[in-house]
Amino acid sequence: MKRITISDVAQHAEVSKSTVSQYMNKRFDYMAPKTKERIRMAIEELGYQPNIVARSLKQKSTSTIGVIVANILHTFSTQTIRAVEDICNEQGFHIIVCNADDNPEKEREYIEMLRAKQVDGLIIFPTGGNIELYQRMVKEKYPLVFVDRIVDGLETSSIMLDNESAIKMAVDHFAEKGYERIGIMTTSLHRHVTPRVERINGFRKALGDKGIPVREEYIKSMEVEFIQDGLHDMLSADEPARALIAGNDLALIEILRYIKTNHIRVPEELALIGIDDVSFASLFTPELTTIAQPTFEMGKQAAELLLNKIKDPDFIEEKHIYRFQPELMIRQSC
Amino acid sequence: MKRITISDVAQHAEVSKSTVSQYMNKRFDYMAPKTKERIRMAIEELGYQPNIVARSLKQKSTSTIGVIVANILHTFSTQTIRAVEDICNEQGFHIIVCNADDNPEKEREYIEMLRAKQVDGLIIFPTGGNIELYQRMVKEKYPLVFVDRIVDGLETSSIMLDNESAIKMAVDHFAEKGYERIGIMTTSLHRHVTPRVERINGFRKALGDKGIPVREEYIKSMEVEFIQDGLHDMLSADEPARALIAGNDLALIEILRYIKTNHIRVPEELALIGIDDVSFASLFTPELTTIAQPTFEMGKQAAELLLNKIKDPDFIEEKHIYRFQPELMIRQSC
DNA sequence: CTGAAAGCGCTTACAG
DNA sequence: CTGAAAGCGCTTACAG
Repeated sequence: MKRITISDVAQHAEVSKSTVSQYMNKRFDYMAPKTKERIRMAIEELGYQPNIVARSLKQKSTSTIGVIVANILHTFSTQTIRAVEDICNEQGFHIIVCNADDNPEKEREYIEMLRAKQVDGLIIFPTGGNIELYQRMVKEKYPLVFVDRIVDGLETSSIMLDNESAIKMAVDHFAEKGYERIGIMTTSLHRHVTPRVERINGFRKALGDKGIPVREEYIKSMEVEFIQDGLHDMLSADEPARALIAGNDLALIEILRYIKTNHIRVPEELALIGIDDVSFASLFTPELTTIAQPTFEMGKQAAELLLNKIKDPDFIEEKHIYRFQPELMIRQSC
Repeated sequence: MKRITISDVAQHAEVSKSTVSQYMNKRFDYMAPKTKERIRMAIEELGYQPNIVARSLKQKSTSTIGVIVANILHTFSTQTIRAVEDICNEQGFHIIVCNADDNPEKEREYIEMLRAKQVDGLIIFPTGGNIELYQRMVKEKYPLVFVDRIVDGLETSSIMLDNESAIKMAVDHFAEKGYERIGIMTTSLHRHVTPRVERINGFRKALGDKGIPVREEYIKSMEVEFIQDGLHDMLSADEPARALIAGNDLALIEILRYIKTNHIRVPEELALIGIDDVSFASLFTPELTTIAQPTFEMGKQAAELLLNKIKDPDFIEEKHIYRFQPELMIRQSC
């Protein structure tokens, strides 16, 4: 079967392609009612659907943006994407989501692929491993917004959680309940991923503010597969930690697994606060106290910023880093 | 900044556009080594990246497929998509994922949008609400694969769980443990969504096989927001159900919420088996017994089938319905 | 009010 | 071994 093109419609309606095109783009300013009607009928009879690929080629715009997340397994990523999608839908933009799987090589391929596909802009949760590429895009003024991670020395918008404040909330809450032996477990720090760095630095600072001495053996950051061992070290020592912050949802799952295998009672033996408000937080026994990121607002901001940059190439941002405040969801695990 | 095109490269290398195009497509059959080298250098110096939109227009193929899921909130959907993505990646295809949100209107818009974008084929987890549109695509021989749901009277591939067998596994396992007051709770049945229908019919059949009388008050299917009430009816009656099947992961979450608010002990007061092996099944207390769908195999089959149809327009399927066997993951909730 | 023509950036059959 | 030309399906500035 042959696809119907604008020429077919033009012939069928006995007008020119230009006129059909005007019709399709709702430029009715000068169109005679009967012309309009003839075109309407031709379109209906033939079942014409315009070819967006051809239009994009001519218009040099695809009304599509790319979203590349470092790791789609984080609930933060999926929730933020939902918000981006909502905003884009409202404005007639489509999104293509790619998962770099924490792999800079994959990230590079996706960036190149999406640009070859002529997406109008990119929202990237950067792996941090393609500095020169990021820099080139910034220099070219390619519409770009970063989420969740700051890339040192790059002057482009970054949508960030106020990580320091998030950690402070957790530490303060523990301190209020009388805990002093507070630990933090988060996933690996290679490539200096911003939130992990900020969360650990913020942790030291928050302890200091409360006059609680920092104990290095309570600060751990490791690849997911080593977390069980790390927890063993932290929690089976002579003076084990009594309160623990999960640096993100993946760390939290490992902690819950450890707690389960070792029959640790929460919060009696170990108080727990997780960053990222996971879906099952209130279903768990005990219900999990978490620090929620305002994922919807963050995704919305990312999308709006990017769309502004796309629509106005000279769009000037008043600032580069947008910080969002987290919220402490007090439940039962502390 | 101006994007570099094939003409720029041709000029810079002092050859024709045709020759650059041959080079880009690795048709080196007759190319003189020095021509090759000149083009290579020009591309490097200019930082040329071909415009895939232009290529797609000419080739009438975008190497992209669309995936429209009825509801992305189901773990089944996300897991299946991952498999589809893997297979497509291997074969140089990209995917665009859309969520119809169980809304046929949205589904229709997405189908039209993706076809306008000239995707080479579609994998649809159908809402069931666009029969004529599905039919038109089948008639046009548009490359299409359905997942999870069969649309009555449509002759196209459908990738399905063996739902009857899944329910039988659950019922048999309950029966072995001596349960007779077995119930099932699943999400709404409007539009006769296949798995829900098959699961409920299979449920009646499985009970019959075991000689257990069917009690209508133990069979419930309702919109998520009414499930709490439905559970109340089923579990606070004079003779409450003692064992319960969650028809899918969303129903399971509602059941867990009910169990929590009402302090029901599992499995002592209520045994539980969920269809869909949710991520937190083994983290829960008690660990949840589930029926796992082979999501990877199902997604793989869907992708391979679609790619075959795309590559060979005359591809004939020997059958239309592909059934996959579930697996019982025995843990502690029964 | 409508149409002819040029052009978006590629690919490809064909000529030489 | 390489190039000129046509064409994919649109849009748009311009002429009439």
